[in-house]
Amino acid sequence: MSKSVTPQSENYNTWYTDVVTKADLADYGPVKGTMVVKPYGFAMWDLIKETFDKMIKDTGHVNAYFPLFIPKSFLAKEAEHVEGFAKECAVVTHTRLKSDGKNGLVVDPDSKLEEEVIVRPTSETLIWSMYKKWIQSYRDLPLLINQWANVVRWEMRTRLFLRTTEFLWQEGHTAHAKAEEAEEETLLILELYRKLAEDYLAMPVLTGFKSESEKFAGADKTYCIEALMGDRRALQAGTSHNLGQNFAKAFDVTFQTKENKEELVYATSWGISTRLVGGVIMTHGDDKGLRLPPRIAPYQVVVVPIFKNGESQEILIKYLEPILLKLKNKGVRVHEDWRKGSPGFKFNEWEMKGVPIRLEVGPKDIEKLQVVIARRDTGEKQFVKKEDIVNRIPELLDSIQKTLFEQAKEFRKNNTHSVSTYTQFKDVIKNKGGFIRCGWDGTSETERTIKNETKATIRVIPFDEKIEGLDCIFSGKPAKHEAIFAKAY
RNA sequence: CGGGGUGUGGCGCAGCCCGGUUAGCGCACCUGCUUUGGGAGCAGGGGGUCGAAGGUUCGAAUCCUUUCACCCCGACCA
Repeated sequence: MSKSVTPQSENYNTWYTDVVTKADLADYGPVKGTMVVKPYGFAMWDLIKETFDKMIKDTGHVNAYFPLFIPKSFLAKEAEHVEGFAKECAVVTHTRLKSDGKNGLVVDPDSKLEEEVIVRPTSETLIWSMYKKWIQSYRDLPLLINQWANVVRWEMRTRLFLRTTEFLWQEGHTAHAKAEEAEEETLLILELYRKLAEDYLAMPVLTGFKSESEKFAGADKTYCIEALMGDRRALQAGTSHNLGQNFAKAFDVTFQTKENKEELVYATSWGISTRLVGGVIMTHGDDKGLRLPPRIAPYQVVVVPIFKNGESQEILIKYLEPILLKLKNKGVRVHEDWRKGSPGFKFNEWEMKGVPIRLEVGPKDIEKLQVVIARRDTGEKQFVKKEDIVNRIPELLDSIQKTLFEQAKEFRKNNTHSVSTYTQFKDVIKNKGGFIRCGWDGTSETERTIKNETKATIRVIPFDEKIEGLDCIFSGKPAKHEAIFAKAY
């Protein structure tokens, strides 16, 4: 591992890539735009996954698995949906290869598929084709299914975690008897997303809904959580869609009511992806590397022992053993770094990997019956008496979790601007970045023009919008909404 | 798909213009000894045939032709 990362101030994008690769989170796959999630990065995803999986199970959802391949014809059944995804679908046209007679392989033309198959970019169509078979009566509703899966969207420009050709996510697909129930579900999930982001990833998010042009292809309404990254660009961190009856119509999914009437089902779908890992990196990272919120840190505490020879190592092991055992029994994720090598090197490496707490223990500490504890969030070091460690660590972890969240909130506050003229708007976008809160007349023409002229898009229309007396930043007409604009990932 | 760029041990690069010993350097890696409280030192060692194909030449990483791949910038996107 080389010594350091490019400073954020020098080149934020390079900083990001440096951190991802040097902290051992991920590597590039051989096919353009693909990503190998390495064990350390996957451990983060695993913790996010476990957390959210518990949340949805506690609210009555169950997991299932649907196939990777979807008949091409399915995609076309919902008009808006096909529009949104057709351009980025990987298509399977043949089923085998054959030798080219030299030493290569060619697609065997005899194996051409009757109906071509697409690799799922999202599973609505496949799932609704199945729901048609599974739903007959109101007794079958609601149907609350989630799947953890990979999906493929053939993007032109990719970045590790933020946008890769294949990515991991969860997609929930629910079916309801009533429109209100679907809306309730959509909002319930959005709240879980907010909780996950803020309470676990320490990533403050705005909640609200998308404009027409930004919403999911095939949805009536898209709700989202939107975060602000360290370079003052916005990141869509999770979306929850009320699909209305669009997919029920497309796949003819009806049910019989209590009154024995036939009605179309109401649907929702919602997803978060490995993109969240990128969000954590860009919310908390600094020039020393990652800073991980304890709740999703693969290692919450790393122990760096300082010793000279085999004998002093033995003494250290004996000194540490009871302490670490108690910590582990308390559920703290502890990693001991007994590798050969200088302590300085290890300090830097674990800082790069963002471990919240580092425990340094050497001969001097044994003598004084203490350890040195260093916090990754503030860099502060303190001496802690041996007998206090077991209680002190969990407190510190809580404190770090909180500090990271507070710092991120403060950053967002300092980078959220209210503007009242389009001139100011352009100035902020060009020179400052961040979120802009302002009036919008609700037309897609205004939205499009602003996007073309400034690259800023409406990230979210926040639930707490206040429109009294507000005029549209662009047209000057009375505002229909207060919108949050920003340049986005 | 349009514009720009790069391909030389695992990574980062030099060499190319002006062909000529055995293709070189830093980092990483391996072995040994000494080290270890903020990125250790010394010694020894392994690994590349220069993106690919063809051509020019006595001789090609270097010149020519073709081709492939990747990166950056733009249009699209979670």
